[in-house]
Amino acid sequence: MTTGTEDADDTEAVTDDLLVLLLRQLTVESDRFAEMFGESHGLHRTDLNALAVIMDAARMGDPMSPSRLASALHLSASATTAVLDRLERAGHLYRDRSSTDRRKVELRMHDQARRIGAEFFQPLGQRYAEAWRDMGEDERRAVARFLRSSIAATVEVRGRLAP
Amino acid sequence: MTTGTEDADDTEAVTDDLLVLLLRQLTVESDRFAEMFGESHGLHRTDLNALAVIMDAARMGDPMSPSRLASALHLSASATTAVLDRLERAGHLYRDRSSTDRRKVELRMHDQARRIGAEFFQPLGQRYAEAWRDMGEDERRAVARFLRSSIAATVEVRGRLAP
DNA sequence: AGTGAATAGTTCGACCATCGAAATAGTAGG
DNA sequence: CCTACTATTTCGATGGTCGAACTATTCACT
Repeated sequence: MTTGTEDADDTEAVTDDLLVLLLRQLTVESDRFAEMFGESHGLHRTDLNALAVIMDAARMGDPMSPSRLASALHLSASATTAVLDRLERAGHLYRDRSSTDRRKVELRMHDQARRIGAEFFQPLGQRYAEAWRDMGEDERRAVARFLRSSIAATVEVRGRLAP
Repeated sequence: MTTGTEDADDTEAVTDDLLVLLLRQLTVESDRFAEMFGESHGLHRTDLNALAVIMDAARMGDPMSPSRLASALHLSASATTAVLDRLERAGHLYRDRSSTDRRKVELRMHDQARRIGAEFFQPLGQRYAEAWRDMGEDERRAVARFLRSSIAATVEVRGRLAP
């Protein structure tokens, strides 16, 4: 695939347009990667996202509830129930009624799902580490600054979209 | 939102883990941005992706065909027909049978869709330009190198998944 | 205590995006 | 021209998602 904007010539100026293009390519590729990974494990995009959110929450100590998951995934309550049904039926997690508020359900993962998560991230993480191995400390700082400002910009423009 | 890994302190070491985290946050945010944008225009994710692919092809001079669009979107032929039906019914594009091979259909965009595309990218692009304004030339090169190697890494790991 | 309002989650019926298979139309080779 | 092939569409079925109605639980107020 040719972009018409290449020539990775190190002496060429790096325009904003080029950065936008690269950013878009990266999101497209990582999107496609997630899609293929899910496909090979019988998981839909939504299920993968749900697992990621639940795993992140678990890592921080407080277990997810269906309603928080719903708003994190921009999904209706009923759709969230369906997602959790699928994941529970597949043995990736189980529901646990909260002991303090028995309306609430706490979502806990099975080790199996944790293993899938590791299987997902490890190869990519290792390959990333390899790709970034020869970056100097100042370069890494520049990249981190770039990523942070881009995230903030995206969040801000999205915020303007909401009523 | 707190990640547990921050302190944007410029003297802190930028680990691979931090870069992975930032990368994931960025893809999540841009994903969400696209979702909200599409929602506000009555377009599904697939429709937005299709418009982007068709617009890119048009910019390079050769109009998309349904089958090439299908493989670009990882979609079946029939699903692609449905997408195009939606987009045509909404007035974003029209079908044009090729004059040289009358089996083929060429997809052309209406100005309306081009305007939507501009409306999509301009605010984000401007905000990005603003966010990156104070980056030096060497920093930009580092970032471009980082993005390119990350894209390549993603493509490669995905490739291993395929067989 | 006890009634009413609010919150958490699930079930139900409908919709629509996607799929695979078959149908239609056109092209190319022998 | 007849067969094989390509490009696209149509059709029936599957399944993810939604909104509305329902159950269970908690909170506020008297």
